[in-house]
Amino acid sequence: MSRSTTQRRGYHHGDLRAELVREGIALLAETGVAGFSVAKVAIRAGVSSAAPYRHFPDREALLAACAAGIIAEITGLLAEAAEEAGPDPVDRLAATAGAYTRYVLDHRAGIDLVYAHDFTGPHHLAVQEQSRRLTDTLMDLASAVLPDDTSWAEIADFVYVHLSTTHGYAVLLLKGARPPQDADGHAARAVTAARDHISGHLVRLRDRSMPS
Amino acid sequence: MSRSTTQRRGYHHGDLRAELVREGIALLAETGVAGFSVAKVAIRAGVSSAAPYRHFPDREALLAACAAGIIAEITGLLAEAAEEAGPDPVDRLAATAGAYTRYVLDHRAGIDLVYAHDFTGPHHLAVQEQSRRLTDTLMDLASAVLPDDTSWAEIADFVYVHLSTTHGYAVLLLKGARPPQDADGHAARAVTAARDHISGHLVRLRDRSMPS
DNA sequence: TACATAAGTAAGAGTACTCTAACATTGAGA
DNA sequence: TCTCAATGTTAGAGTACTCTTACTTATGTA
Repeated sequence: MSRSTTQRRGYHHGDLRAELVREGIALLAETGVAGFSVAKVAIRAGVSSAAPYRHFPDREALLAACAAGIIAEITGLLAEAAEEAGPDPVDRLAATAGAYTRYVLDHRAGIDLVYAHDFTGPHHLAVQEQSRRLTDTLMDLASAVLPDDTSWAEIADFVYVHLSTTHGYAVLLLKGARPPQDADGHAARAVTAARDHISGHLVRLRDRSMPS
Repeated sequence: MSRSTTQRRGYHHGDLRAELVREGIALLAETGVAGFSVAKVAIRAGVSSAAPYRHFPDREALLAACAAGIIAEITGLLAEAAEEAGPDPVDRLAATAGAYTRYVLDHRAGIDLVYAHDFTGPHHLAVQEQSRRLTDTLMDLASAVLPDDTSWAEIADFVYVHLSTTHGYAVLLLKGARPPQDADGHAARAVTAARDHISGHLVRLRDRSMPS
Protein backbone atom coordinates (compact mmCIF):
# COMPACT_ATOMS: atom_id res chain seq x y z
CA MET A 1 0.00 0.00 0.00
CA SER A 2 2.75 2.39 -0.92
CA ARG A 3 0.80 4.56 -3.34
CA SER A 4 -2.88 4.89 -2.71
CA THR A 5 -3.05 8.62 -3.29
CA THR A 6 -4.15 10.62 -6.26
CA GLN A 7 -0.66 11.41 -7.51
CA ARG A 8 0.16 10.35 -10.99
CA ARG A 9 3.60 9.06 -11.77
CA GLY A 10 3.93 9.24 -15.53
CA TYR A 11 2.39 7.61 -18.53
CA HIS A 12 1.12 4.79 -16.40
CA HIS A 13 -1.00 5.66 -13.49
CA GLY A 14 -0.28 3.03 -10.92
CA ASP A 15 -3.76 2.17 -9.75
CA LEU A 16 -6.17 3.83 -12.09
CA ARG A 17 -8.98 1.41 -11.42
CA ALA A 18 -9.14 2.33 -7.74
CA GLU A 19 -8.81 6.00 -8.51
CA LEU A 20 -11.65 5.88 -11.01
CA VAL A 21 -13.87 4.40 -8.35
CA ARG A 22 -12.83 7.08 -5.87
CA GLU A 23 -13.44 9.88 -8.35
CA GLY A 24 -16.67 8.27 -9.47
CA ILE A 25 -17.94 8.25 -5.91
CA ALA A 26 -16.92 11.87 -5.51
CA LEU A 27 -18.66 12.85 -8.73
CA LEU A 28 -21.79 11.01 -7.66
CA ALA A 29 -21.70 12.91 -4.39
CA GLU A 30 -21.65 16.18 -6.30
CA THR A 31 -24.03 15.55 -9.16
CA GLY A 32 -26.00 12.40 -8.47
CA VAL A 33 -26.49 9.64 -10.97
CA ALA A 34 -27.92 12.04 -13.54
CA GLY A 35 -24.65 13.95 -13.75
CA PHE A 36 -22.45 10.89 -13.83
CA SER A 37 -20.45 10.13 -16.95
CA VAL A 38 -17.40 8.05 -17.72
CA ALA A 39 -15.84 11.04 -19.46
CA LYS A 40 -16.15 13.27 -16.40
CA VAL A 41 -14.68 10.65 -14.14
CA ALA A 42 -11.75 10.24 -16.51
CA ILE A 43 -11.11 13.98 -16.54
CA ARG A 44 -11.21 14.10 -12.76
CA ALA A 45 -8.69 11.30 -12.59
CA GLY A 46 -6.48 13.14 -15.08
CA VAL A 47 -6.61 10.55 -17.84
CA SER A 48 -8.10 10.43 -21.30
CA SER A 49 -11.75 9.58 -21.73
CA ALA A 50 -10.86 6.22 -23.22
CA ALA A 51 -8.69 5.08 -20.35
CA PRO A 52 -11.52 3.85 -18.11
CA TYR A 53 -12.48 1.32 -20.74
CA ARG A 54 -9.27 -0.55 -20.01
CA HIS A 55 -10.64 -1.29 -16.56
CA PHE A 56 -14.41 -1.38 -16.99
CA PRO A 57 -16.27 -2.80 -19.96
CA ASP A 58 -18.84 -0.04 -19.92
CA ARG A 59 -20.35 2.81 -17.97
CA GLU A 60 -22.66 0.50 -16.07
CA ALA A 61 -19.73 -1.49 -14.70
CA LEU A 62 -18.02 1.63 -13.39
CA LEU A 63 -21.25 2.75 -11.82
CA ALA A 64 -21.65 -0.63 -10.17
CA ALA A 65 -18.10 -0.54 -8.82
CA CYS A 66 -18.83 2.87 -7.29
CA ALA A 67 -22.02 1.55 -5.74
CA ALA A 68 -20.19 -1.41 -4.25
CA GLY A 69 -17.56 0.94 -2.87
CA ILE A 70 -20.17 3.18 -1.30
CA ILE A 71 -22.00 0.30 0.33
CA ALA A 72 -18.77 -1.19 1.62
CA GLU A 73 -17.77 2.12 3.14
CA ILE A 74 -21.15 2.52 4.81
CA THR A 75 -20.97 -1.00 6.21
CA GLY A 76 -17.63 -0.20 7.77
CA LEU A 77 -18.93 3.00 9.31
CA LEU A 78 -21.99 1.30 10.76
CA ALA A 79 -19.91 -1.45 12.34
CA GLU A 80 -17.53 1.12 13.75
CA ALA A 81 -20.35 3.23 15.18
CA ALA A 82 -21.87 0.18 16.84
CA GLU A 83 -18.52 -0.68 18.35
CA GLU A 84 -18.08 2.78 19.79
CA ALA A 85 -21.61 2.81 21.21
CA GLY A 86 -20.74 0.42 24.02
CA PRO A 87 -22.31 -2.80 25.21
CA ASP A 88 -26.04 -2.04 25.22
CA PRO A 89 -27.72 -3.70 22.20
CA VAL A 90 -30.22 -0.89 21.68
CA ASP A 91 -27.48 1.72 21.85
CA ARG A 92 -25.47 -0.24 19.33
CA LEU A 93 -28.24 -0.62 16.78
CA ALA A 94 -29.48 2.93 17.19
CA ALA A 95 -25.97 4.26 16.69
CA THR A 96 -25.95 2.93 13.14
CA ALA A 97 -28.68 5.41 12.28
CA GLY A 98 -26.42 8.27 13.30
CA ALA A 99 -23.48 6.98 11.29
CA TYR A 100 -25.66 6.45 8.24
CA THR A 101 -27.04 9.96 8.46
CA ARG A 102 -23.58 11.39 8.77
CA TYR A 103 -22.39 9.50 5.72
CA VAL A 104 -25.30 10.69 3.62
CA LEU A 105 -24.79 14.29 4.72
CA ASP A 106 -21.15 14.04 3.73
CA HIS A 107 -21.74 12.32 0.41
CA ARG A 108 -25.07 13.82 -0.53
CA ALA A 109 -26.38 12.59 -3.85
CA GLY A 110 -24.03 9.62 -3.91
CA ILE A 111 -26.60 7.75 -1.98
CA ASP A 112 -29.28 7.91 -4.61
CA LEU A 113 -27.23 5.64 -6.81
CA VAL A 114 -27.57 2.82 -4.39
CA TYR A 115 -31.32 3.12 -4.20
CA ALA A 116 -32.33 4.67 -7.50
CA HIS A 117 -30.59 2.13 -9.66
CA ASP A 118 -31.16 -1.48 -10.46
CA PHE A 119 -28.28 -3.72 -9.52
CA THR A 120 -30.24 -6.94 -9.32
CA GLY A 121 -28.80 -8.47 -12.50
CA PRO A 122 -26.07 -11.11 -12.64
CA HIS A 123 -23.50 -8.53 -13.76
CA HIS A 124 -23.63 -6.82 -10.42
CA LEU A 125 -22.65 -9.54 -8.04
CA ALA A 126 -20.16 -7.26 -6.28
CA VAL A 127 -22.93 -4.81 -5.39
CA GLN A 128 -25.14 -7.60 -4.17
CA GLU A 129 -22.32 -9.04 -2.08
CA GLN A 130 -21.71 -5.69 -0.40
CA SER A 131 -25.43 -5.22 0.21
CA ARG A 132 -25.56 -8.60 1.83
CA ARG A 133 -22.66 -7.70 4.10
CA LEU A 134 -24.40 -4.52 5.16
CA THR A 135 -27.58 -6.42 5.92
CA ASP A 136 -25.64 -9.08 7.82
CA THR A 137 -24.01 -6.43 9.97
CA LEU A 138 -27.41 -5.04 10.90
CA MET A 139 -28.87 -8.52 11.43
CA ASP A 140 -26.22 -9.24 14.03
CA LEU A 141 -26.95 -6.02 15.85
CA ALA A 142 -30.70 -6.51 15.63
CA SER A 143 -30.68 -10.07 16.90
CA ALA A 144 -29.13 -8.80 20.12
CA VAL A 145 -32.05 -6.43 20.56
CA LEU A 146 -34.87 -8.87 19.90
CA PRO A 147 -35.97 -11.80 22.06
CA ASP A 148 -33.93 -14.97 21.69
CA ASP A 149 -36.68 -16.95 20.02
CA THR A 150 -37.17 -14.45 17.22
CA SER A 151 -37.09 -16.12 13.83
CA TRP A 152 -34.66 -15.15 11.12
CA ALA A 153 -37.49 -13.77 9.01
CA GLU A 154 -38.70 -11.59 11.85
CA ILE A 155 -35.23 -10.22 12.43
CA ALA A 156 -34.89 -9.49 8.73
CA ASP A 157 -38.21 -7.70 8.77
CA PHE A 158 -37.16 -5.61 11.73
CA VAL A 159 -33.81 -4.76 10.15
CA TYR A 160 -35.55 -3.77 7.00
CA VAL A 161 -37.72 -1.25 8.79
CA HIS A 162 -34.78 0.02 10.81
CA LEU A 163 -32.85 0.65 7.61
CA SER A 164 -35.93 2.22 6.02
CA THR A 165 -36.31 4.68 8.84
CA THR A 166 -32.66 5.56 8.78
CA HIS A 167 -32.41 5.83 5.04
CA GLY A 168 -35.62 7.82 4.74
CA TYR A 169 -34.51 10.29 7.35
CA ALA A 170 -31.16 10.85 5.72
CA VAL A 171 -32.55 11.14 2.22
CA LEU A 172 -35.14 13.69 3.20
CA LEU A 173 -32.43 15.74 4.84
CA LEU A 174 -30.76 16.15 1.49
CA LYS A 175 -33.85 17.88 0.19
CA GLY A 176 -33.30 20.68 2.65
CA ALA A 177 -36.72 19.83 4.00
CA ARG A 178 -35.49 20.66 7.47
CA PRO A 179 -34.18 23.73 9.17
CA PRO A 180 -30.44 23.47 8.65
CA GLN A 181 -28.55 22.16 11.63
CA ASP A 182 -25.11 20.81 12.11
CA ALA A 183 -24.47 17.20 11.23
CA ASP A 184 -24.34 16.26 14.89
CA GLY A 185 -27.86 17.50 15.47
CA HIS A 186 -29.20 15.58 12.51
CA ALA A 187 -27.34 12.44 13.48
CA ALA A 188 -28.68 12.67 17.01
CA ARG A 189 -32.22 13.04 15.77
CA ALA A 190 -31.76 10.00 13.54
CA VAL A 191 -30.62 8.00 16.54
CA THR A 192 -33.69 9.08 18.49
CA ALA A 193 -35.94 8.11 15.59
CA ALA A 194 -34.29 4.70 15.52
CA ARG A 195 -34.83 4.36 19.25
CA ASP A 196 -38.49 5.24 18.87
CA HIS A 197 -38.88 2.58 16.25
CA ILE A 198 -37.06 -0.02 18.34
CA SER A 199 -39.03 0.69 21.48
CA GLY A 200 -42.32 0.81 19.60
CA HIS A 201 -41.51 -2.53 18.06
CA LEU A 202 -40.61 -4.07 21.42
CA VAL A 203 -43.77 -2.72 23.00
CA ARG A 204 -45.80 -4.33 20.26
CA LEU A 205 -44.03 -7.66 20.77
CA ARG A 206 -44.73 -7.51 24.49
CA ASP A 207 -48.39 -6.63 23.96
CA ARG A 208 -48.70 -9.46 21.51
CA SER A 209 -47.23 -12.06 23.87
CA MET A 210 -49.34 -11.00 26.82
CA PRO A 211 -52.60 -9.57 25.53
CA SER A 212 -54.22 -7.26 28.07
CA MET B 1 -63.53 19.45 -18.35
CA SER B 2 -64.93 17.99 -21.54
CA ARG B 3 -61.67 16.56 -22.89
CA SER B 4 -59.20 15.39 -20.34
CA THR B 5 -58.27 12.19 -22.12
CA THR B 6 -55.35 11.34 -24.32
CA GLN B 7 -57.22 11.65 -27.60
CA ARG B 8 -55.86 14.06 -30.11
CA ARG B 9 -58.25 16.03 -32.24
CA GLY B 10 -56.17 17.42 -35.08
CA TYR B 11 -53.35 19.82 -35.56
CA HIS B 12 -53.99 21.35 -32.21
CA HIS B 13 -54.00 19.07 -29.28
CA GLY B 14 -56.47 20.61 -26.93
CA ASP B 15 -54.58 20.37 -23.68
CA LEU B 16 -51.04 19.40 -24.49
CA ARG B 17 -49.59 20.91 -21.38
CA ALA B 18 -51.57 18.64 -19.10
CA GLU B 19 -50.88 15.64 -21.26
CA LEU B 20 -47.14 16.30 -21.24
CA VAL B 21 -47.22 16.29 -17.48
CA ARG B 22 -49.20 13.05 -17.45
CA GLU B 23 -46.85 11.37 -19.88
CA GLY B 24 -43.85 12.79 -18.08
CA ILE B 25 -45.01 11.25 -14.84
CA ALA B 26 -45.60 7.94 -16.59
CA LEU B 27 -42.13 8.05 -18.14
CA LEU B 28 -40.57 8.84 -14.79
CA ALA B 29 -42.37 5.88 -13.32
CA GLU B 30 -40.81 3.63 -15.94
CA THR B 31 -37.29 4.96 -16.26
CA GLY B 32 -36.58 7.27 -13.36
CA VAL B 33 -35.04 10.70 -13.73
CA ALA B 34 -32.03 9.31 -15.58
CA GLY B 35 -34.20 8.11 -18.45
CA PHE B 36 -36.32 11.25 -18.64
CA SER B 37 -36.08 13.42 -21.72
CA VAL B 38 -38.27 16.05 -23.30
CA ALA B 39 -38.04 14.24 -26.61
CA LYS B 40 -39.37 10.98 -25.17
CA VAL B 41 -42.24 12.71 -23.45
CA ALA B 42 -43.15 14.44 -26.71
CA ILE B 43 -43.15 11.13 -28.58
CA ARG B 44 -45.35 9.55 -25.93
CA ALA B 45 -47.78 12.41 -26.24
CA GLY B 46 -47.76 12.03 -30.01
CA VAL B 47 -46.34 15.43 -30.84
CA SER B 48 -43.06 16.64 -32.29
CA SER B 49 -40.06 17.02 -30.05
CA ALA B 50 -40.25 20.79 -30.31
CA ALA B 51 -43.86 21.08 -29.19
CA PRO B 52 -43.18 20.89 -25.43
CA TYR B 53 -41.14 24.07 -25.68
CA ARG B 54 -44.35 25.98 -26.39
CA HIS B 55 -45.47 25.11 -22.88
CA PHE B 56 -42.27 24.80 -20.87
CA PRO B 57 -39.18 26.96 -21.26
CA ASP B 58 -36.84 24.06 -20.76
CA ARG B 59 -36.48 20.50 -19.63
CA GLU B 60 -36.16 21.54 -16.00
CA ALA B 61 -39.52 23.25 -16.05
CA LEU B 62 -41.26 20.16 -17.39
CA LEU B 63 -39.54 18.06 -14.77
CA ALA B 64 -40.70 20.44 -12.07
CA ALA B 65 -44.27 20.35 -13.33
CA CYS B 66 -44.19 16.57 -13.16
CA ALA B 67 -42.83 16.69 -9.63
CA ALA B 68 -45.55 19.08 -8.55
CA GLY B 69 -48.14 16.79 -10.12
CA ILE B 70 -46.75 13.76 -8.32
CA ILE B 71 -46.71 15.48 -4.95
CA ALA B 72 -50.22 16.81 -5.42
CA GLU B 73 -51.47 13.35 -6.27
CA ILE B 74 -49.79 11.85 -3.23
CA THR B 75 -51.26 14.52 -0.98
CA GLY B 76 -54.72 13.66 -2.22
CA LEU B 77 -54.19 9.96 -1.63
CA LEU B 78 -52.90 10.50 1.90
CA ALA B 79 -55.85 12.68 2.82
CA GLU B 80 -58.22 10.14 1.36
CA ALA B 81 -56.58 7.26 3.23
CA ALA B 82 -56.83 9.16 6.50
CA GLU B 83 -60.47 9.82 5.85
CA GLU B 84 -61.21 6.16 5.24
CA ALA B 85 -59.30 5.08 8.35
CA GLY B 86 -62.00 6.26 10.72
CA PRO B 87 -61.94 8.52 13.75
CA ASP B 88 -58.90 7.30 15.70
CA PRO B 89 -55.99 9.74 15.26
CA VAL B 90 -53.32 7.05 15.30
CA ASP B 91 -55.22 5.00 12.74
CA ARG B 92 -55.55 8.05 10.55
CA LEU B 93 -51.89 9.00 10.60
CA ALA B 94 -50.67 5.43 10.24
CA ALA B 95 -52.95 4.93 7.25
CA THR B 96 -51.01 7.52 5.30
CA ALA B 97 -47.99 5.22 5.38
CA GLY B 98 -49.99 2.54 3.60
CA ALA B 99 -51.27 4.92 0.96
CA TYR B 100 -47.80 6.29 0.35
CA THR B 101 -46.36 2.81 -0.05
CA ARG B 102 -49.08 1.87 -2.47
CA TYR B 103 -48.41 4.96 -4.56
CA VAL B 104 -44.70 4.27 -4.74
CA LEU B 105 -45.27 0.64 -5.70
CA ASP B 106 -47.59 1.76 -8.48
CA HIS B 107 -45.34 4.54 -9.75
CA ARG B 108 -41.97 3.05 -8.98
CA ALA B 109 -39.08 5.27 -9.98
CA GLY B 110 -41.28 8.33 -10.32
CA ILE B 111 -40.70 8.94 -6.70
CA ASP B 112 -36.97 9.43 -6.96
CA LEU B 113 -37.55 12.64 -8.84
CA VAL B 114 -39.13 14.22 -5.85
CA TYR B 115 -36.26 13.35 -3.58
CA ALA B 116 -33.25 13.09 -5.85
CA HIS B 117 -33.66 16.48 -7.42
CA ASP B 118 -33.22 19.99 -6.21
CA PHE B 119 -36.37 22.09 -6.42
CA THR B 120 -35.41 24.64 -3.84
CA GLY B 121 -34.80 27.48 -6.31
CA PRO B 122 -37.20 30.34 -7.03
CA HIS B 123 -38.17 28.79 -10.37
CA HIS B 124 -39.84 25.90 -8.65
CA LEU B 125 -42.46 27.58 -6.53
CA ALA B 126 -45.15 25.18 -7.71
CA VAL B 127 -43.20 22.23 -6.37
CA GLN B 128 -42.60 23.98 -3.08
CA GLU B 129 -46.27 24.87 -2.78
CA GLN B 130 -47.31 21.25 -3.30
CA SER B 131 -44.71 20.06 -0.81
CA ARG B 132 -46.07 22.49 1.71
CA ARG B 133 -49.58 21.19 1.18
CA LEU B 134 -48.41 17.64 1.73
CA THR B 135 -46.65 18.62 4.93
CA ASP B 136 -49.70 20.58 6.12
CA THR B 137 -51.90 17.56 5.59
CA LEU B 138 -49.61 15.44 7.74
CA MET B 139 -49.26 18.19 10.35
CA ASP B 140 -53.02 18.20 10.85
CA LEU B 141 -53.11 14.46 11.30
CA ALA B 142 -50.07 14.46 13.59
CA SER B 143 -51.35 17.19 15.86
CA ALA B 144 -54.34 15.01 16.66
CA VAL B 145 -51.99 12.26 17.79
CA LEU B 146 -49.70 14.33 19.99
CA PRO B 147 -50.54 16.00 23.31
CA ASP B 148 -52.38 19.30 23.07
CA ASP B 149 -49.49 21.38 24.35
CA THR B 150 -47.05 20.15 21.70
CA SER B 151 -45.30 23.01 19.97
CA TRP B 152 -45.44 23.52 16.24
CA ALA B 153 -41.76 22.71 15.94
CA GLU B 154 -42.21 19.44 17.78
CA ILE B 155 -45.11 18.47 15.56
CA ALA B 156 -43.05 19.30 12.50
CA ASP B 157 -40.21 17.19 13.81
CA PHE B 158 -42.52 14.27 14.42
CA VAL B 159 -44.10 14.59 10.99
CA TYR B 160 -40.68 14.68 9.44
CA VAL B 161 -39.72 11.37 11.00
CA HIS B 162 -43.06 9.84 10.14
CA LEU B 163 -42.57 10.79 6.52
CA SER B 164 -38.97 9.56 6.63
CA THR B 165 -40.02 6.17 7.86
CA THR B 166 -42.73 5.91 5.29
CA HIS B 167 -40.65 7.15 2.43
CA GLY B 168 -37.68 5.02 3.36
CA TYR B 169 -39.77 1.90 3.56
CA ALA B 170 -41.35 2.50 0.19
CA VAL B 171 -38.11 3.40 -1.54
CA LEU B 172 -36.30 0.33 -0.29
CA LEU B 173 -39.14 -1.80 -1.56
CA LEU B 174 -38.38 -0.64 -5.07
CA LYS B 175 -34.94 -2.16 -4.80
CA GLY B 176 -36.46 -5.56 -4.49
CA ALA B 177 -34.71 -5.78 -1.15
CA ARG B 178 -37.62 -7.74 0.21
CA PRO B 179 -39.27 -11.01 -0.61
CA PRO B 180 -41.92 -10.05 -3.13
CA GLN B 181 -45.38 -9.73 -1.68
CA ASP B 182 -48.58 -8.23 -2.90
CA ALA B 183 -49.05 -4.51 -2.50
CA ASP B 184 -51.51 -5.06 0.33
CA GLY B 185 -48.91 -6.90 2.38
CA HIS B 186 -46.33 -4.19 1.88
CA ALA B 187 -48.80 -1.45 2.66
CA ALA B 188 -49.86 -3.23 5.82
CA ARG B 189 -46.25 -3.59 6.95
CA ALA B 190 -45.70 0.12 6.31
CA VAL B 191 -48.69 0.93 8.49
CA THR B 192 -47.29 -1.25 11.26
CA ALA B 193 -43.91 0.45 10.99
CA ALA B 194 -45.64 3.82 11.29
CA ARG B 195 -47.52 2.59 14.34
CA ASP B 196 -44.29 1.43 15.92
CA HIS B 197 -42.77 4.83 15.38
CA ILE B 198 -45.82 6.62 16.75
CA SER B 199 -46.06 4.44 19.84
CA GLY B 200 -42.34 4.63 20.48
CA HIS B 201 -42.51 8.39 20.24
CA LEU B 202 -45.46 8.60 22.63
CA VAL B 203 -43.74 6.31 25.11
CA ARG B 204 -40.70 8.56 25.05
CA LEU B 205 -42.86 11.63 25.65
CA ARG B 206 -44.53 9.94 28.60
CA ASP B 207 -41.22 8.82 30.09
CA ARG B 208 -39.87 12.30 29.67
CA SER B 209 -42.81 13.96 31.45
CA MET B 210 -42.74 11.54 34.38
CA PRO B 211 -39.23 10.27 34.84
CA SER B 212 -39.12 6.91 36.65
C1' DT C 1 18.69 -6.81 -22.68
C1' DA C 2 14.65 -8.19 -25.46
C1' DC C 3 10.13 -8.30 -25.80
C1' DA C 4 5.28 -9.55 -24.68
C1' DT C 5 1.79 -7.41 -22.51
C1' DA C 6 -0.62 -4.12 -19.71
C1' DA C 7 -2.16 0.36 -19.74
C1' DG C 8 -2.19 4.65 -21.58
C1' DT C 9 -3.41 8.29 -25.83
C1' DA C 10 -5.67 10.46 -29.97
C1' DA C 11 -9.16 10.51 -33.10
C1' DG C 12 -13.55 9.82 -34.39
C1' DA C 13 -18.05 7.26 -35.61
C1' DG C 14 -22.51 6.97 -33.97
C1' DT C 15 -26.21 8.31 -30.92
C1' DA C 16 -29.27 11.06 -28.25
C1' DC C 17 -30.56 15.06 -26.48
C1' DT C 18 -31.67 20.29 -25.82
C1' DC C 19 -33.15 24.14 -27.73
C1' DT C 20 -33.82 27.53 -31.74
C1' DA C 21 -35.58 29.33 -36.13
C1' DA C 22 -38.66 29.57 -39.67
C1' DC C 23 -42.87 28.08 -41.28
C1' DA C 24 -47.96 25.96 -41.04
C1' DT C 25 -52.48 25.46 -39.14
C1' DT C 26 -56.22 26.48 -36.37
C1' DG C 27 -59.75 28.74 -33.56
C1' DA C 28 -61.67 32.78 -31.35
C1' DG C 29 -62.85 37.29 -31.24
C1' DA C 30 -63.23 42.01 -33.77
C1' DT D 1 -65.43 37.02 -42.55
C1' DC D 2 -60.70 38.39 -41.40
C1' DT D 3 -57.01 38.38 -38.89
C1' DC D 4 -53.78 37.21 -35.45
C1' DA D 5 -52.16 34.90 -31.48
C1' DA D 6 -51.62 30.38 -29.92
C1' DT D 7 -49.91 26.18 -30.89
C1' DG D 8 -48.38 23.00 -33.84
C1' DT D 9 -44.37 21.21 -37.52
C1' DT D 10 -39.80 20.43 -39.83
C1' DA D 11 -35.03 21.10 -39.96
C1' DG D 12 -30.95 21.55 -37.91
C1' DA D 13 -27.08 23.66 -35.04
C1' DG D 14 -24.61 22.67 -31.10
C1' DT D 15 -23.39 19.72 -27.25
C1' DA D 16 -22.20 15.75 -24.67
C1' DC D 17 -21.65 11.22 -24.18
C1' DT D 18 -20.43 6.06 -25.12
C1' DC D 19 -17.48 3.13 -26.99
C1' DT D 20 -14.09 1.53 -30.78
C1' DT D 21 -9.81 1.46 -33.41
C1' DA D 22 -5.19 2.08 -34.09
C1' DC D 23 -1.23 3.58 -32.10
C1' DT D 24 2.23 4.59 -28.06
C1' DT D 25 4.64 3.90 -23.83
C1' DA D 26 6.06 1.58 -19.81
C1' DT D 27 7.01 -2.65 -17.10
C1' DG D 28 8.14 -7.17 -15.48
C1' DT D 29 10.26 -11.26 -16.65
C1' DA D 30 13.02 -14.77 -19.46
